[in-house]
Amino acid sequence: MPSSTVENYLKAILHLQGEGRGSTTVGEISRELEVTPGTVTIMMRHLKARGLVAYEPRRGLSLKPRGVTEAMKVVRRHRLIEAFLVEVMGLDWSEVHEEAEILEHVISDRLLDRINEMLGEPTHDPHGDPIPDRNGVLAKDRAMPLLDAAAGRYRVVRVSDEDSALLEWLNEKGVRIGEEFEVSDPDRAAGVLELSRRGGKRVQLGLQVAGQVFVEAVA
Amino acid sequence: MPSSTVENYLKAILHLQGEGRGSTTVGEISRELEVTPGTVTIMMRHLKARGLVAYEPRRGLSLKPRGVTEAMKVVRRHRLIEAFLVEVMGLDWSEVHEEAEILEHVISDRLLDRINEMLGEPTHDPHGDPIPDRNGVLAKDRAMPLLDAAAGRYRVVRVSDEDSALLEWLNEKGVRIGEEFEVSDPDRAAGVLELSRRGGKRVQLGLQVAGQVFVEAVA
DNA sequence: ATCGATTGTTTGAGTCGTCAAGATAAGTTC
DNA sequence: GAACTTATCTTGACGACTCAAACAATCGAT
Ligand SMILES: [Mn+2]
Ligand SMILES: [Mn+2]
Ligand SMILES: [Mn+2]
Ligand SMILES: [Mn+2]
Repeated sequence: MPSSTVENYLKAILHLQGEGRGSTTVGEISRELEVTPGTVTIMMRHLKARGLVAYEPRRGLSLKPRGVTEAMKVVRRHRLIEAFLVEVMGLDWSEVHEEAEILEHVISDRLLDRINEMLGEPTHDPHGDPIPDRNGVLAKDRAMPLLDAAAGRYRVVRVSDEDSALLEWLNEKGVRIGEEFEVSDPDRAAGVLELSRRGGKRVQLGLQVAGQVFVEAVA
Repeated sequence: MPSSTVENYLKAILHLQGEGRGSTTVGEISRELEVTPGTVTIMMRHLKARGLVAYEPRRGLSLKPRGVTEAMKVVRRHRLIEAFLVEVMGLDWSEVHEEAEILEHVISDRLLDRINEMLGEPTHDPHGDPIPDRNGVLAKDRAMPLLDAAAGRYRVVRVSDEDSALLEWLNEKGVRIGEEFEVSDPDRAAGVLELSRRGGKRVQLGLQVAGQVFVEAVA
């Protein structure tokens, strides 16, 4: 029922409000979706009229329950599709995001179910993002950015999926979901941080990059 | 580059002109796509301006070479997708047309190639329709409608893919691509025609239905 | 040839999503 | 608080696609 445009707005709002304050602004959406603020204002009126967002002009906005539900459905489709493209179709984790960005709006429920079965009801997508279940419930992860990790042993659990060059590079360096590394204290001056594995291979990461890689401490 | 709407018009024109006279009319397109004739007229002006069709008001129209090329690409995508949905995803041949109707406009070339490889460069879709090769060249089949077949032995080579109830019924009766049957002379009065196979099971088809099933004589 | 039916074209309007540019409300700084 | 800056809102417009309804051409059969 919602158009792909509406689905994209809902997903963007979910993403933006999802970190901390529980609400977002016209400006943030405008930057995220690369449309002008005026366009967003109009869409917010529309989404409010449809009962999907709580929006008070100039005061910010957030998803109402129905909006969250709809957004979660799209996220579920997106992540299942990414998993499918990697596991079944053999595409690289660096090239599935764009494709999923489109397919998420057009796949039938029937086909989505098939994908889900075929993959054995996966809980995470290829970048380590959790896949909402049929009711839109999301397993929470307590991963932290590699950037904030004290020196120690960590496992990579999640990577930002939007920068495909980064994904290619990480893959090449062996930094993949599930891999474990010894992490050095960041060298703030050099703007660098080092990972090393048992074998001994070392990888230098810029702090910028380290902000996109999420890890969990290992016992 | 062409929008999905334009792709659908090109595909419809290819389909309509493809049978005999090599051209089609505004009215036929209007019925095929279920839009008003006025809408078609406007789109034809647009397609003419883009060099995709030859259109003289009131005199009919046909695809120009570039239009054929574009249309063939869409047909190729449609049929490869249908094959994929049946072979790999395990959907029934009666439920893939609608899905392909949408996916044909959004699948990336990358993913289409993967599908093609995965299926081993198939030449026919699940309904027996030939799949254009990368250059848009179509293997021609010389199948005839079952309706026009004299009594004798025939193999089913193609079935119209648009009526999903028909496809379900055919499947249930064992009338599948590649199956061979003994065909009776049509009983025009009763409006019925009979297929029987070695085993002995008989199937009665209405002449209407027999027009949708295409066969090839067996030696 | 003329009437009537059929087919195609024109025109005016609507929806959706978008932008540009001007107006206004809220900060921020002194 | 006055002045400046930034965020947001409003308005008018446009591109794609569509419909309804009025109009025009064509066909075909007397
Ligand atoms: Mn993604
Ligand atoms: Mn992902
Ligand atoms: Mn089909
Ligand atoms: Mn088919």
